[in-house]
Amino acid sequence: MTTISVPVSTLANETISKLKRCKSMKEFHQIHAHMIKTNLVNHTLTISKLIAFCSLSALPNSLSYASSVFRRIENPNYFIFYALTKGSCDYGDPLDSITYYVDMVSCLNELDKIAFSLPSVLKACSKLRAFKQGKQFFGQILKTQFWFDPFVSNSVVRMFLELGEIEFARRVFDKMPERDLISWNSMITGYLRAGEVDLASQLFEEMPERDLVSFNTMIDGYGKCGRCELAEEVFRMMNEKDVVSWTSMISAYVIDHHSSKALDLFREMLSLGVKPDVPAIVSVLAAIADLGFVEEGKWVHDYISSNKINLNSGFIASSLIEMYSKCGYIENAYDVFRRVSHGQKNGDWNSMISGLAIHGLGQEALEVFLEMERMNIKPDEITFLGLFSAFSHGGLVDEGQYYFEIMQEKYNIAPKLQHYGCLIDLLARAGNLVDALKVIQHMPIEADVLAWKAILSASTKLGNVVIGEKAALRAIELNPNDSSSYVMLSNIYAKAGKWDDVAKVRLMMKQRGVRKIPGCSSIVVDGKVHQFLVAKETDMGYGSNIHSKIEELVSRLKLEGYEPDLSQVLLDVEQDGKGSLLNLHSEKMALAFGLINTSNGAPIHIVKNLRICCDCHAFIKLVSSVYNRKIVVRDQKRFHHFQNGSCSCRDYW
DNA sequence: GTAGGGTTAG
Repeated sequence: MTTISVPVSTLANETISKLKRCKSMKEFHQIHAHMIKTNLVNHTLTISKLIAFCSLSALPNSLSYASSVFRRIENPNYFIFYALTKGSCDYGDPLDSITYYVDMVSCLNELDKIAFSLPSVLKACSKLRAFKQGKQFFGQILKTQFWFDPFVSNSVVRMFLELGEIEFARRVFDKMPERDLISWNSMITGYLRAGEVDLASQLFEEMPERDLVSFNTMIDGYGKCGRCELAEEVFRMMNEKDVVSWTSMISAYVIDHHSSKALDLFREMLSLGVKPDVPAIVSVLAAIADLGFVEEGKWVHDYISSNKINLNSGFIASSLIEMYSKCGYIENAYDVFRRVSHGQKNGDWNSMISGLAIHGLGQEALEVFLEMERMNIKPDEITFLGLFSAFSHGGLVDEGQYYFEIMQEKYNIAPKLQHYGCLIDLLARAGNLVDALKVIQHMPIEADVLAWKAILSASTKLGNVVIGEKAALRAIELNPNDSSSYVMLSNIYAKAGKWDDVAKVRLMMKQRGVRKIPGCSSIVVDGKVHQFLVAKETDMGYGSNIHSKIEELVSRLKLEGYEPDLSQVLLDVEQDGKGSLLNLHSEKMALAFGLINTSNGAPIHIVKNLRICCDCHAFIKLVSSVYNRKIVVRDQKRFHHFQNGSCSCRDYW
């Protein structure tokens, strides 16, 4: 086959513009067939465009199709090589990318044209984690004029950064003939991703000029390193901000557990007329989900619809599903899910499964997973984390063990620490502490704090002092600053009446300066958020009517058989004192406030930062029947839907 | 052809 040179005909132009609009492989095939029929396959420009658009289309099988067309060409030009090099790097096998490049170098000698492919080749090296190969390319580049091309030298720096070779990258950076904004910004990003906050700040100070990207990089990087206060500092000093600056700051707040600040900032952004785009919406939805403010969530959902933002764009659907689930509105989550579930994004499925999990709907989560299998959507490691969490909260032990096997055998996903954590949690929560401990002994990775805390938490519930003590000491050893391990240990001792040991734990906490995280519950009434801190009812300005309401509830419930569960009190105080401390649990205060300030029969939604305690759980169950209210409580881990005297968790949590 | 923001997780 020879390539003939014909003037660009109308036919060629038409074909090229059709190629530009191509959205499926079927269309590519049709165009190609038409090109064969009209002999356009021998028209250099058109055939190059076919290969280029096909290589860079990201459609399934498009790359192999492009390469089969490529193999029938006698003298491919640099443009075809470029497209295949970039396409293989971005959407295919990065190794192919390097092969195409080497192939090109051996048959072409237009150096300036070859340079265009180098950024992709270097990126391919970082994707392949090929440090040695990368260094070889770097060595070759140094000997040529490529080194003076900023696109190439910047890509070299980026490659070493992505390979985790930060110091090497810095040496290259220092050696570069010329550093532009992109070089500085890349180097700073590299430092921040490696957690090198000081080195990043130093470069940020040193750089000769800064642009918006420089500032935004600092905000995002500081935020991700957990340095929210530094991010705030940079954000406030900017004269000009774009939507990325706002989004980075909002995310920094979310990471730092300051979701209400994140929401406030989003409102401020809107009031200044900055239009939120998809990432901005996704980040604020995470904040709203965390706060459990469904009204704001619905507002954002309306915003998405009225601004014609497609549910399929980015992580929009998955964030909405998560938001509705975490706000307790699982039906709304389902509605969003049903509208996108025909799509192939496993993130949407994962969010739905995890959403069902926190509602204790294990069977339903399994059904979603099975549907996913029927639709041939590949589950990933997060799918299984959600699924195991669903089994764990739903008490589906056999299913959990079965799918733990399936995950490895059928899906080839090697269990990670988190998966083992789930399995341990599943067994322990179901009362099988022995098998849970066996998993810890036999797993190939060292168990972490969370694994031991799962054992500890289950032991607390079961009242197993021996295993609980062992787990607590291990958990404390692994993270001495986590107050919850001490608190659970103390609760085990208290339940067993071992008040001396309770005192020892308290002393240990005091000596190490570990403070118990105060319980905090919030409730939204008439669009206003009301927060209650444990034992601080008067400080919040709610006065004594909350307290008298709780007393009224207690005496009413005692008639129904309510007995305060005094083992839930950390302090060893007089019996009467203990009773009143129980009454000051934040969820009881929020509940009392809700009963006073909402109309008869209206549902009550409460969000708590820690896990709900046994006493409050029993208490709220009774309130739901005596006062005929639907009460929804989201604790640190899951939802409890109380109605007619029982809870959706079936007392299993 | 090179630099900045978003999710699902025991």
